[in-house]
Amino acid sequence: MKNALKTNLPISNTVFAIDCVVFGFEEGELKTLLIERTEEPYRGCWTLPGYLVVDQGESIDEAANRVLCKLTGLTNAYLEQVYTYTNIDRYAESRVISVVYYAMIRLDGILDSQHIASYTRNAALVPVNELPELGFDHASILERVLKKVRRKVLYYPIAFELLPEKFTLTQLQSLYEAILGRKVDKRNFRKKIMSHQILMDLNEKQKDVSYRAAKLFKLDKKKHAQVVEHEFSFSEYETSI
Amino acid sequence: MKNALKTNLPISNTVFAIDCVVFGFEEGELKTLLIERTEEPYRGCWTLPGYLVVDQGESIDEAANRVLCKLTGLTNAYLEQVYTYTNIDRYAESRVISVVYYAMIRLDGILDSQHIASYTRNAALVPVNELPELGFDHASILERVLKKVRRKVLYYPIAFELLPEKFTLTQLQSLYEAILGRKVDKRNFRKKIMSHQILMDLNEKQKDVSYRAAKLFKLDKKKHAQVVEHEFSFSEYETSI
DNA sequence: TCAAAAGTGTTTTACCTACACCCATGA
DNA sequence: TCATGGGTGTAGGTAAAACACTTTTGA
Repeated sequence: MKNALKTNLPISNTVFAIDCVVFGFEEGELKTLLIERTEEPYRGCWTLPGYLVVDQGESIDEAANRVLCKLTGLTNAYLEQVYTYTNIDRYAESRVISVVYYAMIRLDGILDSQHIASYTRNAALVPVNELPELGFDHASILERVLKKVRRKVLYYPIAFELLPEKFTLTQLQSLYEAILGRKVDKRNFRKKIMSHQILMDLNEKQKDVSYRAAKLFKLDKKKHAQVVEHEFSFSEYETSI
Repeated sequence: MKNALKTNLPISNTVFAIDCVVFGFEEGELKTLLIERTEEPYRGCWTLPGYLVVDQGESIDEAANRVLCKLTGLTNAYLEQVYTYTNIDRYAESRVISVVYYAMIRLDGILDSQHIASYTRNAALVPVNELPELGFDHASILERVLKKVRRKVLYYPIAFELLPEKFTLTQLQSLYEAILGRKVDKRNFRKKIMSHQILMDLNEKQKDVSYRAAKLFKLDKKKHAQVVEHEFSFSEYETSI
Protein backbone atom coordinates (compact mmCIF):
# COMPACT_ATOMS: atom_id res chain seq x y z
CA MET A 1 0.00 0.00 0.00
CA LYS A 2 1.90 2.99 -1.23
CA ASN A 3 0.14 5.51 0.97
CA ALA A 4 1.19 3.72 4.12
CA LEU A 5 4.37 5.73 4.48
CA LYS A 6 2.84 9.13 3.87
CA THR A 7 3.84 11.77 6.35
CA ASN A 8 2.01 15.04 6.68
CA LEU A 9 4.95 17.36 6.73
CA PRO A 10 4.36 21.06 6.23
CA ILE A 11 4.44 21.86 2.58
CA SER A 12 7.63 23.84 2.96
CA ASN A 13 9.37 20.50 3.48
CA THR A 14 7.95 19.26 0.23
CA VAL A 15 10.38 18.02 -2.34
CA PHE A 16 10.17 18.87 -6.01
CA ALA A 17 10.77 16.39 -8.70
CA ILE A 18 10.72 16.20 -12.45
CA ASP A 19 9.19 13.16 -14.05
CA CYS A 20 9.98 12.92 -17.69
CA VAL A 21 8.26 10.82 -20.31
CA VAL A 22 10.84 10.40 -23.04
CA PHE A 23 9.43 9.28 -26.37
CA GLY A 24 11.38 7.78 -29.21
CA PHE A 25 10.43 6.12 -32.47
CA GLU A 26 12.23 2.96 -33.51
CA GLU A 27 11.38 -0.16 -35.48
CA GLY A 28 7.95 1.20 -36.26
CA GLU A 29 7.07 1.52 -32.61
CA LEU A 30 6.56 4.40 -30.23
CA LYS A 31 8.84 3.79 -27.30
CA THR A 32 9.34 5.39 -23.93
CA LEU A 33 12.30 5.42 -21.61
CA LEU A 34 11.85 3.48 -18.40
CA ILE A 35 14.15 2.90 -15.45
CA GLU A 36 14.29 -0.29 -13.42
CA ARG A 37 14.34 0.48 -9.73
CA THR A 38 17.02 -1.06 -7.58
CA GLU A 39 15.66 0.20 -4.27
CA GLU A 40 12.50 -0.04 -2.27
CA PRO A 41 9.75 0.84 -2.73
CA TYR A 42 8.90 -0.81 -6.01
CA ARG A 43 12.29 -2.52 -6.26
CA GLY A 44 12.44 -4.37 -9.54
CA CYS A 45 9.56 -2.35 -10.94
CA TRP A 46 9.93 -0.03 -13.86
CA THR A 47 9.25 3.67 -13.51
CA LEU A 48 9.46 6.86 -15.48
CA PRO A 49 12.76 8.64 -15.05
CA GLY A 50 12.43 11.18 -12.29
CA TYR A 51 14.85 13.39 -10.46
CA LEU A 52 14.68 15.68 -7.51
CA VAL A 53 15.09 19.36 -8.16
CA VAL A 54 17.52 20.78 -5.67
CA ASP A 55 19.71 23.26 -7.52
CA GLN A 56 19.75 26.81 -6.33
CA GLY A 57 17.89 29.19 -8.52
CA GLU A 58 17.08 26.59 -11.12
CA SER A 59 13.68 26.90 -12.71
CA ILE A 60 11.63 23.80 -13.29
CA ASP A 61 12.02 24.16 -17.04
CA GLU A 62 15.78 24.32 -16.70
CA ALA A 63 15.68 21.35 -14.38
CA ALA A 64 13.67 19.37 -16.91
CA ASN A 65 16.26 20.11 -19.56
CA ARG A 66 19.03 19.11 -17.21
CA VAL A 67 17.25 15.84 -16.43
CA LEU A 68 16.78 15.10 -20.10
CA CYS A 69 20.43 15.81 -20.78
CA LYS A 70 21.43 13.53 -17.94
CA LEU A 71 19.26 10.77 -19.39
CA THR A 72 20.16 11.08 -23.03
CA GLY A 73 22.95 13.57 -23.51
CA LEU A 74 20.59 15.70 -25.57
CA THR A 75 20.30 19.41 -24.94
CA ASN A 76 17.91 20.53 -27.62
CA ALA A 77 15.09 18.02 -27.63
CA TYR A 78 11.46 19.04 -27.73
CA LEU A 79 10.29 19.29 -24.15
CA GLU A 80 6.87 20.28 -22.90
CA GLN A 81 5.32 20.51 -19.47
CA VAL A 82 2.13 18.52 -19.04
CA TYR A 83 0.89 18.39 -15.50
CA THR A 84 1.88 18.70 -11.88
CA TYR A 85 1.13 15.78 -9.62
CA THR A 86 0.81 16.48 -5.97
CA ASN A 87 -0.53 13.28 -4.48
CA ILE A 88 2.52 11.19 -5.08
CA ASP A 89 4.13 9.55 -2.09
CA ARG A 90 7.27 8.52 -3.80
CA TYR A 91 9.54 8.66 -0.87
CA ALA A 92 8.77 7.99 2.72
CA GLU A 93 10.76 10.91 4.05
CA SER A 94 8.72 13.69 2.54
CA ARG A 95 5.98 14.61 0.13
CA VAL A 96 7.06 14.84 -3.45
CA ILE A 97 5.48 17.16 -5.96
CA SER A 98 6.22 16.05 -9.48
CA VAL A 99 6.11 18.27 -12.50
CA VAL A 100 5.68 16.01 -15.48
CA TYR A 101 7.28 16.75 -18.82
CA TYR A 102 7.41 14.83 -22.00
CA ALA A 103 10.30 14.88 -24.43
CA MET A 104 10.55 13.84 -28.04
CA ILE A 105 13.94 12.52 -29.02
CA ARG A 106 15.35 11.62 -32.39
CA LEU A 107 16.60 8.06 -32.61
CA ASP A 108 18.82 7.71 -35.65
CA GLY A 109 22.11 6.15 -36.52
CA ILE A 110 23.86 8.14 -33.83
CA LEU A 111 21.47 7.83 -30.93
CA ASP A 112 19.51 4.62 -30.53
CA SER A 113 18.13 2.21 -27.96
CA GLN A 114 21.46 0.70 -27.06
CA HIS A 115 23.06 4.09 -26.74
CA ILE A 116 20.31 5.22 -24.38
CA ALA A 117 20.41 2.01 -22.41
CA SER A 118 24.15 2.34 -21.88
CA TYR A 119 23.92 6.04 -21.11
CA THR A 120 21.72 5.60 -18.07
CA ARG A 121 21.84 2.74 -15.57
CA ASN A 122 18.98 0.23 -15.72
CA ALA A 123 17.31 2.10 -18.53
CA ALA A 124 15.43 0.69 -21.47
CA LEU A 125 13.35 2.02 -24.32
CA VAL A 126 10.10 0.11 -24.14
CA PRO A 127 7.30 0.12 -26.73
CA VAL A 128 4.27 1.87 -25.24
CA ASN A 129 2.18 -1.09 -26.32
CA GLU A 130 4.26 -3.53 -24.32
CA LEU A 131 4.61 -1.74 -21.02
CA PRO A 132 5.56 -3.65 -17.91
CA GLU A 133 3.79 -2.84 -14.68
CA LEU A 134 4.92 0.59 -13.56
CA GLY A 135 5.71 1.68 -10.03
CA PHE A 136 4.14 4.58 -8.14
CA ASP A 137 1.37 6.23 -10.17
CA HIS A 138 3.47 6.27 -13.30
CA ALA A 139 1.00 4.25 -15.32
CA SER A 140 -1.58 6.99 -14.95
CA ILE A 141 1.00 9.68 -15.66
CA LEU A 142 2.01 7.94 -18.86
CA GLU A 143 -1.62 7.52 -19.80
CA ARG A 144 -2.25 11.24 -19.42
CA VAL A 145 0.81 12.13 -21.45
CA LEU A 146 -0.07 9.69 -24.22
CA LYS A 147 -3.57 11.10 -24.40
CA LYS A 148 -2.17 14.60 -24.73
CA VAL A 149 0.35 13.65 -27.39
CA ARG A 150 -2.22 11.69 -29.39
CA ARG A 151 -4.45 14.73 -29.50
CA LYS A 152 -1.67 17.20 -30.14
CA VAL A 153 -0.15 15.47 -33.16
CA LEU A 154 -3.46 16.06 -34.92
CA TYR A 155 -3.17 19.82 -34.90
CA TYR A 156 0.46 20.57 -34.16
CA PRO A 157 3.56 19.24 -35.92
CA ILE A 158 5.31 17.68 -32.94
CA ALA A 159 5.59 14.20 -34.41
CA PHE A 160 8.48 15.29 -36.62
CA GLU A 161 10.59 15.72 -33.50
CA LEU A 162 10.84 11.93 -33.36
CA LEU A 163 12.14 11.42 -36.89
CA PRO A 164 15.66 11.83 -38.22
CA GLU A 165 16.21 15.01 -40.18
CA LYS A 166 15.64 13.24 -43.48
CA PHE A 167 12.73 10.88 -43.66
CA THR A 168 10.38 9.22 -46.11
CA LEU A 169 6.62 9.61 -46.22
CA THR A 170 6.24 5.98 -45.28
CA GLN A 171 8.32 6.53 -42.16
CA LEU A 172 6.20 9.53 -41.27
CA GLN A 173 3.01 7.58 -41.78
CA SER A 174 4.35 4.70 -39.75
CA LEU A 175 5.13 7.16 -36.95
CA TYR A 176 1.62 8.58 -36.97
CA GLU A 177 0.23 5.07 -36.90
CA ALA A 178 2.44 4.20 -33.95
CA ILE A 179 1.39 7.29 -32.02
CA LEU A 180 -2.31 7.06 -32.82
CA GLY A 181 -2.44 3.30 -32.45
CA ARG A 182 -4.32 2.73 -35.67
CA LYS A 183 -3.68 2.26 -39.37
CA VAL A 184 -4.22 5.16 -41.74
CA ASP A 185 -4.78 5.15 -45.47
CA LYS A 186 -1.59 5.74 -47.41
CA ARG A 187 -3.04 7.88 -50.18
CA ASN A 188 -5.18 9.99 -47.89
CA PHE A 189 -2.29 10.47 -45.51
CA ARG A 190 0.03 11.67 -48.26
CA LYS A 191 -2.55 14.04 -49.66
CA LYS A 192 -3.18 15.52 -46.25
CA ILE A 193 0.45 15.92 -45.30
CA MET A 194 1.46 17.41 -48.61
CA SER A 195 -1.44 19.85 -48.50
CA HIS A 196 0.09 21.50 -45.44
CA GLN A 197 3.20 22.34 -47.42
CA ILE A 198 5.48 21.95 -44.45
CA LEU A 199 7.64 19.28 -46.08
CA MET A 200 10.58 20.05 -48.32
CA ASP A 201 11.39 17.63 -51.11
CA LEU A 202 15.13 17.00 -50.87
CA ASN A 203 15.36 15.42 -54.34
CA GLU A 204 17.23 12.62 -52.67
CA LYS A 205 16.44 8.96 -52.30
CA GLN A 206 16.98 6.34 -49.69
CA LYS A 207 20.15 4.29 -50.05
CA ASP A 208 20.90 0.74 -49.03
CA VAL A 209 17.39 -0.56 -49.32
CA SER A 210 16.67 -3.76 -51.19
CA TYR A 211 13.57 -2.34 -52.84
CA ARG A 212 12.50 0.76 -54.66
CA ALA A 213 14.08 3.69 -52.85
CA ALA A 214 11.72 6.31 -51.44
CA LYS A 215 12.12 10.06 -51.73
CA LEU A 216 13.51 11.85 -48.72
CA PHE A 217 11.87 14.89 -47.18
CA LYS A 218 12.67 17.24 -44.40
CA LEU A 219 10.58 19.66 -42.44
CA ASP A 220 10.44 23.11 -44.02
CA LYS A 221 11.55 25.13 -41.01
CA LYS A 222 10.06 28.35 -42.30
CA LYS A 223 6.66 26.88 -43.04
CA HIS A 224 6.81 24.93 -39.83
CA ALA A 225 7.38 28.13 -37.89
CA GLN A 226 4.29 29.62 -39.49
CA VAL A 227 2.26 26.62 -38.48
CA VAL A 228 3.58 26.88 -34.94
CA GLU A 229 2.93 30.62 -34.88
CA HIS A 230 -0.64 30.44 -36.04
CA GLU A 231 -1.29 26.98 -34.71
CA PHE A 232 -3.55 26.41 -37.65
CA SER A 233 -5.34 23.17 -38.09
CA PHE A 234 -2.94 20.41 -38.84
CA SER A 235 -5.64 17.92 -39.43
CA GLU A 236 -8.82 18.92 -37.71
CA TYR A 237 -11.25 21.66 -38.47
CA GLU A 238 -10.79 24.70 -36.31
CA THR A 239 -13.71 26.57 -37.65
CA SER A 240 -16.59 24.64 -36.20
CA ILE A 241 -19.24 25.85 -33.79
CA MET B 1 11.98 45.74 -13.24
CA LYS B 2 10.35 42.84 -11.56
CA ASN B 3 13.40 40.59 -11.57
CA ALA B 4 15.43 43.05 -9.60
CA LEU B 5 14.45 41.57 -6.29
CA LYS B 6 15.06 37.97 -7.21
CA THR B 7 17.03 35.99 -4.68
CA ASN B 8 18.54 32.64 -5.46
CA LEU B 9 17.41 30.73 -2.47
CA PRO B 10 17.68 26.96 -2.50
CA ILE B 11 14.58 25.51 -4.01
CA SER B 12 13.58 23.96 -0.71
CA ASN B 13 12.78 27.50 0.44
CA THR B 14 10.51 27.93 -2.51
CA VAL B 15 6.94 28.91 -1.83
CA PHE B 16 3.97 27.35 -3.54
CA ALA B 17 1.04 29.28 -4.74
CA ILE B 18 -2.19 28.72 -6.54
CA ASP B 19 -3.22 31.19 -9.18
CA CYS B 20 -6.77 30.77 -10.22
CA VAL B 21 -8.45 32.10 -13.34
CA VAL B 22 -12.13 32.22 -12.46
CA PHE B 23 -14.45 32.48 -15.43
CA GLY B 24 -18.05 33.57 -15.35
CA PHE B 25 -20.60 34.42 -18.01
CA GLU B 26 -22.79 37.46 -17.52
CA GLU B 27 -24.46 40.01 -19.76
CA GLY B 28 -23.31 38.16 -22.83
CA GLU B 29 -19.68 38.51 -21.83
CA LEU B 30 -16.99 36.15 -20.62
CA LYS B 31 -15.66 37.60 -17.41
CA THR B 32 -12.80 36.76 -15.13
CA LEU B 33 -12.24 37.51 -11.48
CA LEU B 34 -9.50 40.02 -10.74
CA ILE B 35 -8.15 41.42 -7.51
CA GLU B 36 -6.86 44.93 -7.05
CA ARG B 37 -3.59 44.95 -5.16
CA THR B 38 -3.22 47.15 -2.12
CA GLU B 39 0.44 46.45 -1.54
CA GLU B 40 3.70 46.79 -3.39
CA PRO B 41 4.76 45.56 -5.81
CA TYR B 42 2.13 46.40 -8.39
CA ARG B 43 0.04 48.37 -5.89
CA GLY B 44 -3.12 49.50 -7.62
CA CYS B 45 -2.65 46.95 -10.39
CA TRP B 46 -5.08 44.14 -10.96
CA THR B 47 -3.97 40.54 -10.70
CA LEU B 48 -5.37 37.06 -10.82
CA PRO B 49 -6.39 35.76 -7.44
CA GLY B 50 -3.52 33.81 -5.95
CA TYR B 51 -2.84 32.29 -2.59
CA LEU B 52 0.06 30.65 -0.93
CA VAL B 53 -0.23 26.99 -0.15
CA VAL B 54 0.90 26.38 3.38
CA ASP B 55 -1.46 23.86 4.91
CA GLN B 56 -0.05 20.64 6.17
CA GLY B 57 -0.76 17.66 4.02
CA GLU B 58 -2.89 19.58 1.59
CA SER B 59 -2.55 18.57 -2.03
CA ILE B 60 -2.45 21.26 -4.67
CA ASP B 61 -5.81 20.20 -6.00
CA GLU B 62 -7.35 20.50 -2.56
CA ALA B 63 -5.66 23.84 -2.15
CA ALA B 64 -7.11 25.04 -5.45
CA ASN B 65 -10.57 24.06 -4.31
CA ARG B 66 -10.02 25.82 -1.01
CA VAL B 67 -8.90 28.97 -2.82
CA LEU B 68 -11.94 28.89 -5.06
CA CYS B 69 -14.22 28.42 -2.08
CA LYS B 70 -12.54 31.33 -0.34
CA LEU B 71 -13.08 33.49 -3.41
CA THR B 72 -16.63 32.54 -4.27
CA GLY B 73 -18.08 30.32 -1.61
CA LEU B 74 -18.43 27.56 -4.20
CA THR B 75 -17.29 24.05 -3.45
CA ASN B 76 -18.27 22.16 -6.55
CA ALA B 77 -17.21 24.32 -9.46
CA TYR B 78 -15.39 22.92 -12.46
CA LEU B 79 -11.69 23.27 -11.76
CA GLU B 80 -8.81 22.22 -13.94
CA GLN B 81 -5.08 22.54 -13.65
CA VAL B 82 -3.37 24.21 -16.58
CA TYR B 83 0.28 24.90 -16.03
CA THR B 84 2.94 25.42 -13.44
CA TYR B 85 4.92 28.62 -13.60
CA THR B 86 8.32 28.61 -12.06
CA ASN B 87 9.90 31.86 -13.12
CA ILE B 88 7.64 34.15 -11.19
CA ASP B 89 9.25 36.50 -8.73
CA ARG B 90 6.10 37.55 -7.05
CA TYR B 91 7.54 38.23 -3.67
CA ALA B 92 10.94 39.50 -2.84
CA GLU B 93 11.48 37.12 0.06
CA SER B 94 11.50 33.89 -1.88
CA ARG B 95 10.84 32.23 -5.17
CA VAL B 96 7.24 31.42 -5.83
CA ILE B 97 6.09 28.49 -7.90
CA SER B 98 2.56 28.96 -9.10
CA VAL B 99 0.28 26.20 -10.15
CA VAL B 100 -2.36 27.75 -12.35
CA TYR B 101 -5.94 26.52 -12.38
CA TYR B 102 -8.99 27.76 -14.10
CA ALA B 103 -12.48 27.53 -12.71
CA MET B 104 -15.86 27.82 -14.37
CA ILE B 105 -18.54 29.26 -12.15
CA ARG B 106 -22.25 29.58 -12.67
CA LEU B 107 -23.52 33.12 -12.37
CA ASP B 108 -27.25 33.07 -11.92
CA GLY B 109 -29.84 34.74 -9.76
CA ILE B 110 -28.09 33.54 -6.63
CA LEU B 111 -24.47 34.20 -7.42
CA ASP B 112 -23.59 37.22 -9.53
CA SER B 113 -20.99 39.94 -9.99
CA GLN B 114 -22.03 41.93 -6.96
CA HIS B 115 -22.11 38.86 -4.79
CA ILE B 116 -18.59 37.97 -5.88
CA ALA B 117 -17.35 41.52 -5.46
CA SER B 118 -18.69 41.68 -1.94
CA TYR B 119 -17.43 38.22 -1.08
CA THR B 120 -13.79 39.04 -1.65
CA ARG B 121 -12.06 42.35 -0.93
CA ASN B 122 -11.08 44.45 -3.95
CA ALA B 123 -12.45 41.89 -6.34
CA ALA B 124 -14.25 42.46 -9.60
CA LEU B 125 -15.52 40.37 -12.46
CA VAL B 126 -14.03 41.93 -15.55
CA PRO B 127 -14.88 41.11 -19.18
CA VAL B 128 -11.88 39.40 -20.77
CA ASN B 129 -12.17 41.83 -23.65
CA GLU B 130 -11.77 44.84 -21.38
CA LEU B 131 -8.88 43.80 -19.21
CA PRO B 132 -6.90 46.38 -17.29
CA GLU B 133 -3.13 46.07 -17.19
CA LEU B 134 -2.27 43.08 -15.05
CA GLY B 135 0.54 42.81 -12.54
CA PHE B 136 3.31 40.20 -12.47
CA ASP B 137 3.11 37.88 -15.48
CA HIS B 138 -0.62 37.44 -15.11
CA ALA B 139 -1.40 38.75 -18.56
CA SER B 140 0.52 35.87 -20.10
CA ILE B 141 -1.02 33.38 -17.68
CA LEU B 142 -4.48 34.55 -18.62
CA GLU B 143 -3.57 34.37 -22.29
CA ARG B 144 -2.47 30.76 -21.93
CA VAL B 145 -5.62 29.81 -20.07
CA LEU B 146 -7.88 31.53 -22.59
CA LYS B 147 -6.13 29.75 -25.43
CA LYS B 148 -6.65 26.43 -23.69
CA VAL B 149 -10.31 27.08 -22.94
CA ARG B 150 -11.01 28.31 -26.47
CA ARG B 151 -9.63 25.10 -27.86
CA LYS B 152 -11.23 22.85 -25.29
CA VAL B 153 -14.80 24.09 -25.70
CA LEU B 154 -14.60 22.81 -29.28
CA TYR B 155 -14.24 19.18 -28.29
CA TYR B 156 -15.29 18.98 -24.67
CA PRO B 157 -18.52 20.21 -23.05
CA ILE B 158 -16.99 22.54 -20.46
CA ALA B 159 -18.85 25.65 -21.57
CA PHE B 160 -22.03 24.43 -19.90
CA GLU B 161 -20.33 24.87 -16.54
CA LEU B 162 -20.81 28.60 -16.97
CA LEU B 163 -24.55 28.51 -17.57
CA PRO B 164 -27.36 28.19 -15.07
CA GLU B 165 -28.89 24.74 -14.91
CA LYS B 166 -31.70 25.71 -17.28
CA PHE B 167 -30.73 27.69 -20.32
CA THR B 168 -31.92 28.57 -23.80
CA LEU B 169 -30.12 27.78 -27.02
CA THR B 170 -29.56 31.47 -27.60
CA GLN B 171 -27.85 31.79 -24.24
CA LEU B 172 -25.65 28.84 -25.11
CA GLN B 173 -24.78 30.32 -28.47
CA SER B 174 -24.06 33.68 -26.92
CA LEU B 175 -21.72 31.94 -24.47
CA TYR B 176 -19.82 30.20 -27.26
CA GLU B 177 -19.53 33.49 -29.09
CA ALA B 178 -18.19 35.16 -25.97
CA ILE B 179 -15.61 32.44 -25.40
CA LEU B 180 -14.52 32.13 -29.02
CA GLY B 181 -14.61 35.83 -29.66
CA ARG B 182 -16.57 35.57 -32.89
CA LYS B 183 -20.13 35.32 -34.15
CA VAL B 184 -21.53 31.97 -35.19
CA ASP B 185 -24.48 31.14 -37.39
CA LYS B 186 -27.63 30.49 -35.42
CA ARG B 187 -29.03 27.67 -37.53
CA ASN B 188 -25.74 25.89 -37.93
CA PHE B 189 -25.01 26.19 -34.24
CA ARG B 190 -28.36 24.69 -33.27
CA LYS B 191 -27.98 21.84 -35.72
CA LYS B 192 -24.53 21.05 -34.41
CA ILE B 193 -25.45 21.21 -30.74
CA MET B 194 -28.61 19.17 -31.13
CA SER B 195 -26.75 16.54 -33.15
CA HIS B 196 -24.66 15.71 -30.10
CA GLN B 197 -27.78 14.80 -28.17
CA ILE B 198 -26.40 16.02 -24.88
CA LEU B 199 -29.22 18.49 -24.28
CA MET B 200 -32.47 17.58 -22.63
CA ASP B 201 -35.59 19.44 -23.67
CA LEU B 202 -37.30 20.46 -20.45
CA ASN B 203 -40.62 21.31 -22.14
CA GLU B 204 -40.47 24.55 -20.26
CA LYS B 205 -40.25 28.10 -21.45
CA GLN B 206 -38.61 31.25 -20.25
CA LYS B 207 -40.71 33.49 -18.06
CA ASP B 208 -40.70 37.24 -17.61
CA VAL B 209 -39.44 38.09 -21.05
CA SER B 210 -41.14 40.71 -23.15
CA TYR B 211 -40.89 38.69 -26.35
CA ARG B 212 -41.54 35.16 -27.47
CA ALA B 213 -40.31 32.87 -24.70
CA ALA B 214 -37.57 30.42 -25.61
CA LYS B 215 -37.49 26.76 -24.71
CA LEU B 216 -35.34 25.77 -21.80
CA PHE B 217 -32.81 22.96 -21.93
CA LYS B 218 -30.51 21.33 -19.51
CA LEU B 219 -27.47 19.17 -19.97
CA ASP B 220 -28.31 15.48 -20.18
CA LYS B 221 -26.00 14.21 -17.45
CA LYS B 222 -25.98 10.67 -18.73
CA LYS B 223 -25.13 11.63 -22.30
CA HIS B 224 -22.68 14.19 -21.02
CA ALA B 225 -20.89 11.51 -19.04
CA GLN B 226 -20.56 9.43 -22.19
CA VAL B 227 -19.08 12.36 -24.01
CA VAL B 228 -16.64 12.93 -21.18
CA GLU B 229 -15.81 9.24 -21.03
CA HIS B 230 -15.07 8.83 -24.69
CA GLU B 231 -14.09 12.42 -25.30
CA PHE B 232 -15.61 12.18 -28.72
CA SER B 233 -15.52 15.07 -31.08
CA PHE B 234 -17.69 17.84 -29.86
CA SER B 235 -17.17 19.89 -32.95
CA GLU B 236 -13.98 18.94 -34.68
CA TYR B 237 -13.12 15.92 -36.68
CA GLU B 238 -11.21 13.37 -34.70
CA THR B 239 -10.66 10.97 -37.48
CA SER B 240 -8.17 12.81 -39.63
CA ILE B 241 -4.64 11.80 -40.52
C1' DT C 1 11.68 -12.59 -62.41
C1' DC C 2 10.40 -11.97 -58.05
C1' DA C 3 9.77 -9.72 -53.71
C1' DA C 4 8.93 -5.53 -51.40
C1' DA C 5 7.73 -1.22 -50.91
C1' DA C 6 6.87 3.36 -53.57
C1' DG C 7 3.82 6.00 -55.64
C1' DT C 8 -0.51 7.61 -57.58
C1' DG C 9 -6.67 9.27 -58.73
C1' DT C 10 -11.30 8.92 -58.52
C1' DT C 11 -15.74 8.38 -56.56
C1' DT C 12 -18.72 8.60 -52.77
C1' DT C 13 -20.11 10.46 -48.61
C1' DA C 14 -20.42 13.54 -44.83
C1' DC C 15 -19.96 17.76 -42.98
C1' DC C 16 -19.51 22.57 -43.00
C1' DT C 17 -21.17 27.00 -44.84
C1' DA C 18 -24.04 30.47 -46.35
C1' DC C 19 -28.22 32.33 -46.33
C1' DA C 20 -33.79 34.67 -45.07
C1' DC C 21 -38.15 34.34 -43.54
C1' DC C 22 -42.20 33.47 -40.55
C1' DC C 23 -43.72 32.85 -35.65
C1' DA C 24 -44.98 33.80 -30.91
C1' DT C 25 -45.19 36.89 -27.24
C1' DG C 26 -45.72 40.92 -24.22
C1' DA C 27 -45.82 45.74 -24.19
C1' DT D 1 -49.70 46.38 -34.10
C1' DC D 2 -45.25 46.45 -33.36
C1' DA D 3 -40.85 45.36 -31.58
C1' DT D 4 -38.11 41.67 -30.15
C1' DG D 5 -36.01 37.63 -30.23
C1' DG D 6 -37.41 32.40 -31.29
C1' DG D 7 -37.33 29.10 -34.41
C1' DT D 8 -36.66 26.68 -38.82
C1' DG D 9 -34.52 24.20 -44.09
C1' DT D 10 -32.00 23.89 -48.18
C1' DA D 11 -28.54 24.01 -51.62
C1' DG D 12 -23.72 24.20 -52.81
C1' DG D 13 -19.00 23.45 -51.84
C1' DT D 14 -15.18 21.30 -49.63
C1' DA D 15 -12.89 17.82 -47.24
C1' DA D 16 -12.78 13.11 -45.62
C1' DA D 17 -13.12 8.26 -46.61
C1' DA D 18 -12.94 4.27 -49.25
C1' DC D 19 -10.72 1.88 -52.51
C1' DA D 20 -6.46 -1.08 -56.08
C1' DC D 21 -3.24 -1.03 -59.32
C1' DT D 22 1.25 0.12 -61.65
C1' DT D 23 6.16 1.32 -60.98
C1' DT D 24 10.77 0.90 -59.41
C1' DT D 25 14.53 -1.36 -57.50
C1' DG D 26 17.80 -4.73 -55.68
C1' DA D 27 18.45 -9.39 -54.80
